Amino acid sequence: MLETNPNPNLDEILIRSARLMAHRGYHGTSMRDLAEVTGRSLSGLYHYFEGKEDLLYLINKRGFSSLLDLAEDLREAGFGPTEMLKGLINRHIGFFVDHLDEMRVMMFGTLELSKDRGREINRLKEVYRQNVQEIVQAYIAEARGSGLSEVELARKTYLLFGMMNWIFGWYSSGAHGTPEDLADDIFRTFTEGCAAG
Amino acid sequence: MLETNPNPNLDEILIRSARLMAHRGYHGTSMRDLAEVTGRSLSGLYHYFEGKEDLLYLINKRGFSSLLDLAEDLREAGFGPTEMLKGLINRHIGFFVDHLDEMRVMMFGTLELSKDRGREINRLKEVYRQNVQEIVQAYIAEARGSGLSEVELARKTYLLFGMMNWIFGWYSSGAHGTPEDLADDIFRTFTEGCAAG
DNA sequence: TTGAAACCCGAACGATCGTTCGTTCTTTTT
DNA sequence: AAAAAGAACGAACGATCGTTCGGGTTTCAA
Repeated sequence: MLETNPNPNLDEILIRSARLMAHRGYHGTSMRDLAEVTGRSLSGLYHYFEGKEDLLYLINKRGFSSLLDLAEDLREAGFGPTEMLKGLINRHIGFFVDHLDEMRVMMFGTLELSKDRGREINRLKEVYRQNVQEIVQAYIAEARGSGLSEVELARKTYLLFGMMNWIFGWYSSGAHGTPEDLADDIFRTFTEGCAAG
Repeated sequence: MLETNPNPNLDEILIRSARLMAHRGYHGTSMRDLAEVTGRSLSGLYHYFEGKEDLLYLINKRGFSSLLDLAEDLREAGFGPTEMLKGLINRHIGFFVDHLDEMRVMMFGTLELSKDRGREINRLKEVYRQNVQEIVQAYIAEARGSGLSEVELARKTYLLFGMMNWIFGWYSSGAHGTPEDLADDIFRTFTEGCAAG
């Protein structure tokens, strides 16, 4: 987070709201539901944001900003391509597992946001994606000696995102190993294929 | 499809409804919206299903049944593990691209369905997943000579699903190659890693 | 030509939606 | 102690929701 935490109450409201929205969707979750689950009255909620859309915006912005910070911290560490890719997958999966509900909300899409806010969130997403893409590019360039075309590189990056983000639908740490196991599996599968090891 | 097409009108209603629901979500799409987009009156819609939830159920059931048919047809073809895996990815991606909107609706989850219907759809999903898992297992067994543990195998299968299903969020045939290119890329990445070729 | 079935409609129902209003209680600042 | 700001509330607003009802067409086999 860039700014110092301005309001611990708002933090908890966002987390509890995301938990509900993750399972019922944005339109499927009413302000009355959110009031109940946050232990406040319906009208009392409006002290913290201007409206329901505001809440979705805040969840998205905080989530993607955190992911972006994680990625930029990592790049400053100055690892080599392999360690960089491995570290990125680890951090992405770690954050994902720690914030499963917010992540779920973030993948439902930003289509319910206003035009301006939708654009702002999409910009964050795109910056993060480019960060990851450059790490993938560096890894591939080292591993095979030559780079990939723009189209192929973008596609490979999206495939990596697919493996990482799809876990929202199936992963439970009890049945599918620790987050570290999972991150390692994704790294090995992405770099060497499913029969590696 | 198992039964012969019973109603071409219903087919078109489902397709148009899925197109709308794919972009606004289930709760975000009203019966009035659906009436307008299908060129019918609000009450006229109820001639084709008992209620809104019915519509979501039908979209899910038809979609997963078709996918399942595709997989079972393939298995009857009696290919070897490699051709089987390649064929499965190709069919899955092909169907996905041809029915992008319905697929989007199907991934929003079955949580808005009644308990019984949710279970029925989840059963279809699980059967399909097991079909794919057995194909993955056969491929890995051949490629590395030994099998994988249950946990590892399930994880690998989910990673493959991740690469295939995540395309709902980014793929456009104009910017990212043909569906065949995409399917081939997924096959190669899953079997040999991102630096293959 | 009659009758049943399939198809379609306008109008309205009660319920719930997001939001606003005026007010009260509590905490912080002066 | 007085004033200002923060936090919370019940009650109500107009709008929209999914669904139902009673009645219309159209289609086509008997």
